[in-house]
Amino acid sequence: MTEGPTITTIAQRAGVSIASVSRVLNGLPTREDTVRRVMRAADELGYVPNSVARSLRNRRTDQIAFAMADIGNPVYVAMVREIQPLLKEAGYRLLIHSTDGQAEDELGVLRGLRERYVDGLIISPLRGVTEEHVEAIVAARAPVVVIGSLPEDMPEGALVDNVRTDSRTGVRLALEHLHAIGRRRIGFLNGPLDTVPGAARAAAYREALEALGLPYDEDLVEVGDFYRDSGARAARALLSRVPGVDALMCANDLIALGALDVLREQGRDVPGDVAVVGMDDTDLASVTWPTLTSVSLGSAERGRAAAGLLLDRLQNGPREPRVAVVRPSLTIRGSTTLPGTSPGGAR
Amino acid sequence: MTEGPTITTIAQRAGVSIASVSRVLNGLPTREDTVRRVMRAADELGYVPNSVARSLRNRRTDQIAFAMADIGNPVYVAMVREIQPLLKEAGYRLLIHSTDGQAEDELGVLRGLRERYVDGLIISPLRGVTEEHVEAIVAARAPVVVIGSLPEDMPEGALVDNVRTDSRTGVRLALEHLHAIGRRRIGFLNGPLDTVPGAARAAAYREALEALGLPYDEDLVEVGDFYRDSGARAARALLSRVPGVDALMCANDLIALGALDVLREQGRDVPGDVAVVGMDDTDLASVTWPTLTSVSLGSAERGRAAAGLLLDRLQNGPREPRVAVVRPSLTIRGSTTLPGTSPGGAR
DNA sequence: CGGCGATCTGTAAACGTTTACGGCCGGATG
DNA sequence: CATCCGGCCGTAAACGTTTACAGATCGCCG
Repeated sequence: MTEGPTITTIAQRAGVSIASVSRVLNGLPTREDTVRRVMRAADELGYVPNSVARSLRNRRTDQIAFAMADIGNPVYVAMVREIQPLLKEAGYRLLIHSTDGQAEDELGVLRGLRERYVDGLIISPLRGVTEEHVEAIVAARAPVVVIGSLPEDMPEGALVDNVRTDSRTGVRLALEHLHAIGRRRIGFLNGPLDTVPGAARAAAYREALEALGLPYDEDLVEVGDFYRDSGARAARALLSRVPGVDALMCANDLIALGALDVLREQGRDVPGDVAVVGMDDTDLASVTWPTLTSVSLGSAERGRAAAGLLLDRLQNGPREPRVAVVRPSLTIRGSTTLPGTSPGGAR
Repeated sequence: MTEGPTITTIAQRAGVSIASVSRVLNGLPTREDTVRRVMRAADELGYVPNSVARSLRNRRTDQIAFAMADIGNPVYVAMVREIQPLLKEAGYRLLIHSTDGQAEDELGVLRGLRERYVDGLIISPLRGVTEEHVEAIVAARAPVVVIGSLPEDMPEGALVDNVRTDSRTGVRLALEHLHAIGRRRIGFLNGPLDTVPGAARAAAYREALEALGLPYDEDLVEVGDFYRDSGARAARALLSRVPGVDALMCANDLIALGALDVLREQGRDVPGDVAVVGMDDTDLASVTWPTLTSVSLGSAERGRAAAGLLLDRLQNGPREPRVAVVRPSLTIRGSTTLPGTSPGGAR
């Protein structure tokens, strides 16, 4: 394999030193004549700088990593979709780490920061930020943005920013809406309680009920996984235990899909008999029938905010940690509104 | 910012040379005693090797890039989802390039290979492989896998493999199915003709009709974009021009979504009045109502095959180009089968 | 006890850049 | 004409590894 040209090759051909070549290529002030000779040689040789050598010298790789649980999850896809163009615009490449939600993998990525193969990291730890995460972040000495919640007491020097959403408010919005359309027996299909979203949504459900003056009833709560089939199982269990349920609050859109499957299978009308609300407001929500009312936790906004914070730190140097909070909102669709309203909604 | 420890730091602390440190860390035969001293020092200092320096010396980055039109497209998500774990397993990191389908961006990525920031590339060019693509691939001198079609006459030394699917057969399967359930006026909602899939599917539609003994009728064809709203527009146009259409073949699932929107809006029963078939068999297909019969072009398989070919080349050195062909199949769901059949389908 | 071979270790070069520093040359100034 | 200053340029070091090569050390044998 013929090795490509280097600045040394160019220097020889142009009859100058490698320093001059480098200066010309980097646009530093140089005599007109030298510039021409170097440019000519570089063109003829089809020179392309070696990014690895440059990185070694410059101590920066122009690469940023994004680590999340599962690239198949529409929430993360939405984030990547926002992050990628922002990074590209700023001259960074994007690396993807799908951690399967394994804490071990997350820690691996964080520790890997010390290998210096990226200049920064955006990470969304599924089960929250443990002490080990914190240690790794501090040791990394490379900026990190955590999407999700972060302990109050981060050590001083940690180069970390935080983007979070307020799923409590999100759940509250949904329950208020259900209450407003007359629902009183509102079931809750949640994900695992040892995940951050799961725990937060469980608490939020309870609080929101209370605020509405509705009783909390354990029988109305079912815990499963954040997947469609798990959602179906949970819905089936809940419906057979409490047939009179008139609404289902689902901790994520996939769970809601499973619930819709079961309701259809059992011939219950949505939203006539049972109203359904999902969470995350993914692309899927506008595709189901009926279309799915869903709490938007602003995935796109969170992605943008994370990229923004990271780039700011990389470009403007150290500053104290910041927190960006994205406000949830409720997108009302067919699964909670009686026919007559247009289902619509473009992609 | 305190600089991290390097092998020099370790060498000093352990009282040996950097060569010994490197040998120990790479597991080369070394005296027991030296090994212990080095390991100890490395542990105490929390040493982590600098991957950039290593890459410069080794001439490999352990990184692989995947370039596709849009990370928001479920087809590519499915591919990434398969590619990522295979690469990780083999010790490679994954970089993502979303090119927006701009040929300029695709070429940028290909040319970027010469910067040597990745060891190989998987690319899925939306508008086909032009002469410029070929040039860049040859110049790259790094292995490339093209997902999609590749010219017959690639130059000798090109380090390129190819993964393709057979959308002709895919379209044929769909039309045969529609014919079998008695449909005779089968409309076709296509994407842009200057994209590879668009052109191939247009030809395939024509051929398949012929094979079935059905006439080709221009009025039954509508060309738009590969998006939902564009699909809706196209469906609306087609339905008003030819009200008697009894089936719609859609060049992609998103287009099919748009068609379903319009059919519902016009009160036409699916599949009673109009049967609908999508293409790509994305996650969306099992979510719609009715669920969507769709031609699976094996996105997951294509992703796996591409990763496999690339890794093989990286691990086993040069060999002649290979082509992997993934066979399409038809997933029959509610949009072409009369009620009674279970819609079902887990995620 | 000298010499030989086998092991292990250290020196130094290399990967391809960027950049501090000092040298050289030209012109302007006293 | 000597001096100084400024603009360009080349030499060399640095980034942190890996590895070829040669030197050192040791045991063993003759």
